[in-house]
Amino acid sequence: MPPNNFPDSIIDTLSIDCLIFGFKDGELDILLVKHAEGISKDRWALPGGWIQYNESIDDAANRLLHSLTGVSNIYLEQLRAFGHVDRYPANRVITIAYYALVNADNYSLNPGFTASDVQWFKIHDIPKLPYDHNEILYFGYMHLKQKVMNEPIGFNLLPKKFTLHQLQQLYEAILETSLDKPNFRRKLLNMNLLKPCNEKQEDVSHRAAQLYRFDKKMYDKLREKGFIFEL
Amino acid sequence: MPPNNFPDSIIDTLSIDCLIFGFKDGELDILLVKHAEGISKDRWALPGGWIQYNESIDDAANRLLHSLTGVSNIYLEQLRAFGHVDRYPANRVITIAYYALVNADNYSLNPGFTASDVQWFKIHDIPKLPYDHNEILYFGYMHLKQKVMNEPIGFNLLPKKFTLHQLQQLYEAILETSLDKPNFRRKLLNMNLLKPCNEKQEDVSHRAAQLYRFDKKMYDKLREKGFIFEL
DNA sequence: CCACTAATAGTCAATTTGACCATAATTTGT
DNA sequence: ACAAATTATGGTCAAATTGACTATTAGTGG
Repeated sequence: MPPNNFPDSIIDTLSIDCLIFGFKDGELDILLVKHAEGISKDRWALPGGWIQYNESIDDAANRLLHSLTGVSNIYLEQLRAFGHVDRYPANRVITIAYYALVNADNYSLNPGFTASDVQWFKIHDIPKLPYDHNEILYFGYMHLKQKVMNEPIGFNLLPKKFTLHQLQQLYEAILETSLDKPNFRRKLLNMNLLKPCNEKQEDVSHRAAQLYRFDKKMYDKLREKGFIFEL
Repeated sequence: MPPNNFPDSIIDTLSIDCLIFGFKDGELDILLVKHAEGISKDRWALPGGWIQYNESIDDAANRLLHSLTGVSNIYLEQLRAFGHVDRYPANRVITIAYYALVNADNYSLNPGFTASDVQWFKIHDIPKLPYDHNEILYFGYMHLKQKVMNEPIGFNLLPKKFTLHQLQQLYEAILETSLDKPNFRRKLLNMNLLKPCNEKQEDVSHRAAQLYRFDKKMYDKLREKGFIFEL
């Protein structure tokens, strides 16, 4: 497929790195893989790979994410490209970073071909990563903080059905603040983006909370009328 | 400098495209160049170029912008990478798009080596551009709309000293709405981000308005205390 | 049935917003 | 010199939103 003067993949020039966010036990997590080979063997790093000649960069990111988690249809967006000259030691590699929001309950992890291990790390307990991966992580986290304030994407980190308290804990974890419970409830419910399920929480040793789901159709409708999600 | 198995530049694989926003006569503008050679000869397109092997992608964007406008220290940020397989007809090219905000009064334009002409186009009067440049433009414009609501970057499109009315017109042009004048004044002034100059507007056939400048130091100080710019 | 925990409901003052109206300062035409 | 036009700037006021709380309710576990 590629013309004669091109390699089979755009290998060694352009890579993809994924920032995969999860949420568990009230804390924000990042998925890291332990490299089984190459320059950074035995070190934890962001999962990534090479872009093939005949796939778009979005496809490449989805392929990598799928091979790692076994799940498709995950919330995935490009963060941006990172291209310092010396970010990769062996040769010049520019990487395009993506970030994904997943509900960690939904699947089992799979180290894939080039990794020997996969593991969730708490966002505040990340080891020193190779290359500029810590910088990418920091940038992505700041981006998420910003984004979560202005778009209803946090739901992707929760199960389909969730309680208001879970949602609040999620925002508290991401934004690193504490929020007033009654005020948080009031604000979210007044947006009309949460549709109550006919179900309640189970197996809790106190009054069971109402379960809600994010009403995407309603969100689309409201947005057409000029509604802007906020906080 | 590059190892033997690499071309002098990452030419033909990775390009940079710049979305340069300007503001004039109450309208938002985009700078386009007319290609003097290559596949899209004689067509208007986003200014761009190739990334050299020994410069970072940010450096490459700055270099291109400088060669086009003759000015440095322009507000310039990466938008994102665009990488559909068939976005470029001859071969596989991934482009990293940047957007810049400039005060169009400050400099003269220079078509550079590969362009035969440079010109400002009103944002609502953009011709059909080659490749995916219209898509990049649309994405960048949406990004600017979003960004301008949450960060005080609009000032980069105005002269150092400006009136509140100019600022309002700028926001109206970007956001495509009309704003209430007294309310806009009240909101902006209450933020304490505008430092009044000891000067007034000149050569206008009505009461001259106070000139203000954006107080970046104050903004940094307020942001440390948790202030978030909005609208 | 009592203690505990968290859900849910409600209060209230302070602040911010949206929709206005009023006045002040200039310039231009007569 | 004065009126008309034009834009800047300064207010008002009710409605909506926010922040900081208090109160009540439902369910669990001893």
